[in-house]
Amino acid sequence: MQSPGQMNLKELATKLGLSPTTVSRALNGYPEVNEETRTRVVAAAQRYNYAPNTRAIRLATGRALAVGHVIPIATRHEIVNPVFADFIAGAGEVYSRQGYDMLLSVVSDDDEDRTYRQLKSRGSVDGVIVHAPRMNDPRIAMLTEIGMPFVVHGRATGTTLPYSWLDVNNRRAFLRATEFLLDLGHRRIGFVNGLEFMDFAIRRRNGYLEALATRGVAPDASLMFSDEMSESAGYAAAQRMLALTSRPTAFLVSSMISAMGVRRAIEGAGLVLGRDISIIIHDDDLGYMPNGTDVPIFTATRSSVREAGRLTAEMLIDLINDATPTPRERLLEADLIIGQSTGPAPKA
Amino acid sequence: MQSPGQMNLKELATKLGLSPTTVSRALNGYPEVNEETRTRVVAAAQRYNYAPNTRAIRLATGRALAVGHVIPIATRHEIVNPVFADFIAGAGEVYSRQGYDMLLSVVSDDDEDRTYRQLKSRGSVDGVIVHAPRMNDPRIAMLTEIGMPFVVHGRATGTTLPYSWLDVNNRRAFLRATEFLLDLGHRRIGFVNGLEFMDFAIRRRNGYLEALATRGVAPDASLMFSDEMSESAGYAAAQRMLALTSRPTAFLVSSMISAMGVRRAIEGAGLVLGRDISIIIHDDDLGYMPNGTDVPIFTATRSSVREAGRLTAEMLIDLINDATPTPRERLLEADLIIGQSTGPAPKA
DNA sequence: AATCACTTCCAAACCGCTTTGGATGCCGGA
DNA sequence: TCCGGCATCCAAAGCGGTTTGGAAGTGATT
Repeated sequence: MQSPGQMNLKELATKLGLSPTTVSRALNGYPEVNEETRTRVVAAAQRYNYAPNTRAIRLATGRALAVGHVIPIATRHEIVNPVFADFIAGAGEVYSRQGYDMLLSVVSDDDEDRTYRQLKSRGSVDGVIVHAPRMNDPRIAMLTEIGMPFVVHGRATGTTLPYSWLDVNNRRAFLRATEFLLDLGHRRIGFVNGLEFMDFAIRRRNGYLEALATRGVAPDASLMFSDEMSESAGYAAAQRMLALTSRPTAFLVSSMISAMGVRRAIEGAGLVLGRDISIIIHDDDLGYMPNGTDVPIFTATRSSVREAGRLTAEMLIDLINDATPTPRERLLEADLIIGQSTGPAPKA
Repeated sequence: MQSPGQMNLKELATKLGLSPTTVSRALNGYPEVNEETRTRVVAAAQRYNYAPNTRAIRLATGRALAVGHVIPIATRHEIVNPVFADFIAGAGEVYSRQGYDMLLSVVSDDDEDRTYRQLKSRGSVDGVIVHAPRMNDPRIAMLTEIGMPFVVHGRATGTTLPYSWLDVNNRRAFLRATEFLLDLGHRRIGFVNGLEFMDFAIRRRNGYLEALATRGVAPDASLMFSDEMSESAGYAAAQRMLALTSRPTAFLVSSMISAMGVRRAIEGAGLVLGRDISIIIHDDDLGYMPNGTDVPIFTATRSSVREAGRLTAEMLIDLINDATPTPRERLLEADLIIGQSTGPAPKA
């Protein structure tokens, strides 16, 4: 079964002339064992390279010592959310530090429900992190019902049930970003948003609209785009807006990746970034797409998704180890950093 | 322990008036059970919503029913390989189809060795996929020694031991790409490579050098850069080469992401892509960075890393289920697709 | 009628750990 | 001297499945 020669508890116990009970207790730090024998046991465990079989521990304790991440793949788009890797990296740090395993399920989104239920009924995990919440996300009610501990990365507008979440203040970030552009004199601000059934995208739009409203600038539907956060979608959106008779003087862009496409469109139109056209982006601080190394390239609202991964994971583990879990909530504020992509609106 | 009310084998057996043995066999398709009782059992399992506890299965069978992916995070750079998300997505499809769990360990690279050993001694996984192999990668010897089944995504030049791997023919891809540029009349071809302790980067350089050699073009060290595959690194490399008195007329770029930075440098220098300067890239076909939607933007050597994930995962599961595993090898060829980023070398 | 080969089911051991409920020995106090 | 309390340790019963080694029943063969 197990690799031959793998030392197990029983064998170690006989070698020591002790019972498995005592050895187990010695290694797990229980008080009812003599300090002297404990050191003897620990030394032997080291010497014989003993590692407890997790499969047995899990069965005996009834804990999975694992948390699940269910990554939905939109069946239509087949696209993996690019921020996901960094989030996972952050969360993973916490798990390995705390002795938890991370279980990843990549499923097409119509299999999501079944996946969560299986995770529960088969007892594979102690809790899950819910990614990419949408408006009125049904997963929250479902997970509460089946009694699976969970933390949402983001929030789900429209949900009345209490639940744990960690989110960036997207509304406020985009409110500030829009105000920043308005202060520079921009009035026609193109908005390249993510898919607007995603909760974060809704909040961002609200922030954008709120800023326009308080300054008395009428929103213009032809300046608002919503699509996948990919380079090509960013390009397409920007190109269409730049072709308008009264084109925008600034862009508000949902992500670094979309911004790559927006920049391509701008430069393709022979315009100069930061002079003819301003851009302000939301920067998830992805490792492979730093917003400049010394000085930031783009003016941006910034919030590290990797740090969010760390914090969310910690929250979940807290929740799992809490006997009477009360929902936890945490709202992070994004930094506003000034780069070279914004300047005063050119005179018409 | 388990969620109360969770139906288990024993309970289901009593409800059916059968022994656990028979119920287990009925559900697992063993022959020594009457077809009639089998349908009865299956129906009851369905009805009572029975799902076998994986923890128990794992302990009883001695199989983990899980495979591990150890993602090394370079302690210096703290960067997550951006292609990783797509690879995982591909592999994940296979795992869920085959009933395997995917265990992800994100570890700083000096903890990697310990992580693999623990995975083995604790029996958490049945096999692992080795990411980002380097030249003379020590993991291969180590994993063979501890008897952990594994498949490498990529290869490790310098390794003499036989081992299973799946790789893209990087040398050939970059050989062809370089020849393509040479055929267009380019002689000064800037090479923006990944980190050259990575195996794939070495092979790519070999392909590049080989093409130059066969055409009698002397390599120029000032045209060869090697760094992280990030937007900013691509920018930095291209900018330095463009500042040379005799600047390159074409770039060979390791990834889509680096190419974003290269393009920024080119456009920042007021040059026009495809006319003043050609680019040919390697395209991993990442979901969020399609190389154009209709027509390709960049001329590229293309190989889907997601598909590689699928194939590698299948290979590993084969290996795990094989009683007498012989190393499997598979070399994928990249497609050469022609986009708008390449043109004849401008007359000097 | 006895034997044999199937078919169909079950009891019990086992996987490797945790944990409950003592057992044992020793000491101090009444 | 006897007893209660404490410090140490152990036997055995789980956890929830799988799997081995029969046992009982059935029908066909001799």
